[in-house]
Amino acid sequence: MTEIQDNNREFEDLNEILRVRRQKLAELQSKGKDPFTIVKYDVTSSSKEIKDNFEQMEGKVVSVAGRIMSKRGMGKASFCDLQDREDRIQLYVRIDAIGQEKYEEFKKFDIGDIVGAKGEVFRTHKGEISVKVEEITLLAKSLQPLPEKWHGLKDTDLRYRQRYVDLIVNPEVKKTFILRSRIISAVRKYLDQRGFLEVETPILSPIPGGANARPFITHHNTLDMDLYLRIAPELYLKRLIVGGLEKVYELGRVFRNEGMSIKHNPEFTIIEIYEAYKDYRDMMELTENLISSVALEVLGTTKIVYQGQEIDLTPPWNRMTMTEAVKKFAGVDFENIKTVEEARRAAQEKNLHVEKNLTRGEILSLMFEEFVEEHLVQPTFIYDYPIEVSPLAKRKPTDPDMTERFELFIFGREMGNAYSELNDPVDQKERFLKQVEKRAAGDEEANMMDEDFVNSLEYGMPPTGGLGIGIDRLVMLFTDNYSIRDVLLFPTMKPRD
RNA sequence: GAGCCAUUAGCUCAGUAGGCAGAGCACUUGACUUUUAAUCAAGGUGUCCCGCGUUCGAGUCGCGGAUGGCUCACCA
Repeated sequence: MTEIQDNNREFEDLNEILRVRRQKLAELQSKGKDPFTIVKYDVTSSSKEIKDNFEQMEGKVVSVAGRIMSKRGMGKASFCDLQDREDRIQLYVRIDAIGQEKYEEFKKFDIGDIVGAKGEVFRTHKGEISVKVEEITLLAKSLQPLPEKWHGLKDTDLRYRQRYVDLIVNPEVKKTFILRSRIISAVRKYLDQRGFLEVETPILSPIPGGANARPFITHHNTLDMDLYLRIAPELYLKRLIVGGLEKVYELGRVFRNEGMSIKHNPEFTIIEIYEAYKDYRDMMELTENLISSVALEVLGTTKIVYQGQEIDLTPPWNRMTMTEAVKKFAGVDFENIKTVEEARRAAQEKNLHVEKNLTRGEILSLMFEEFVEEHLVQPTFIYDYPIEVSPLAKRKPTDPDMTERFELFIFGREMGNAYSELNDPVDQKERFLKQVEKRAAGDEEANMMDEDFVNSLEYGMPPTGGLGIGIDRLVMLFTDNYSIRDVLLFPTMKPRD
């Protein structure tokens, strides 16, 4: 029995497409031409370089490599489209240029195969910049057929689970992730150029802090102890400010064990930035300068279009206190509301359900979320937050019930959060104790006491401005993607059976 | 966590009233030395998401489940 027949038996329960490709591979292997034994290929040019510099490249011999995306055979000559990192280029393969034996081999190449090709750059009669192939080498056999060339891969389930296929066939997806990488790189560059130090703090931590969220719990075997995946790097970064690093940032993953939605993934990327001797107003300037500079660098403009709506990121951005915003959009003036009872009555008049134990500040915050957020389409800083919802922010010197905190809203979404950091260890300890009470009362998202963090503040932390920005949401904005899953290479998915 | 919708060939999708499972792309064979959604001729695609039920008969109707999408809740 020949090897081919043997393989026929081995592959007989596969469908035709899979069977044929495996047979082609087996045939190559039996002839000592196994593509998978090739370890490298010398690439001299990318398709984009060739197209961008055609005037200089015309007539030159280049080597390109990539994936065959389509084939148009015409007997003794063929065209195929080769896709590499950023673009595609057409290959023109003629029997008289590569020889009959090689041409027979080439005819068996499939869409999806990885090949290397060498030849002269030229333009066809129809004007297509192409490579006139002198040598073509199969570098990897594709055993799976690619999705259809015209419609691509649309099934969101498959796109997220098999992102590699999505990236191959949907150019706009590839573009999004290239842009994501450039955005992150531009953010780093902006901060590095201004003397910030990028640091890394623990993801595995005994006490999750710096945000209100339910954490993931994991277990360390040797220490025989449960650890939490961080929900924010904040408390570690402020310890570094105490330690004298003065200007630090961390760009990394945080984990929150909460619901998933079009805007929420259990793990997401955040940047937190801390600068000693600055306050929240300085952080507003840093925020608008950082985001507009990154936009200018990666998109070439500060006027972007998101979901059909123009958004102008040119600084300075709108600034409004929370009280002003609630007055403007809800028509409720908290300047004249001094007690919880008044606040509750105002909420009732707006048909807003308020739970019994809420304070005046929490009702203000609730009204803001309910009636204001959605209106903040253009970049807007909302500042001066009630102390009850800001356990890590410094009180306003003029109003001890309010804190020097702001959040940034764009397209009705919270994009960033910042404050003049609370550096009074006694106040901080009291606020932790309040959070601990809330926790004891069943609020799983309330902070835990972090004694060591309080201890660090007791050594003295300079007045400090701190800022956090959701990187995924920024990428969504810049790439005009509506779902967070479209800016995450591998969004969290339930496994299939 | 709740509601609504979707799941049919490798991919994108049709499938009428419950009566033999369809198209395009891809694939196979043949023709074709500047095509480009190449063209022309011929050919085969299958766990109709899974299970149970109703029925002479289920892709289609009912119940349960899986996965995904959207909306709401929680949050960034």
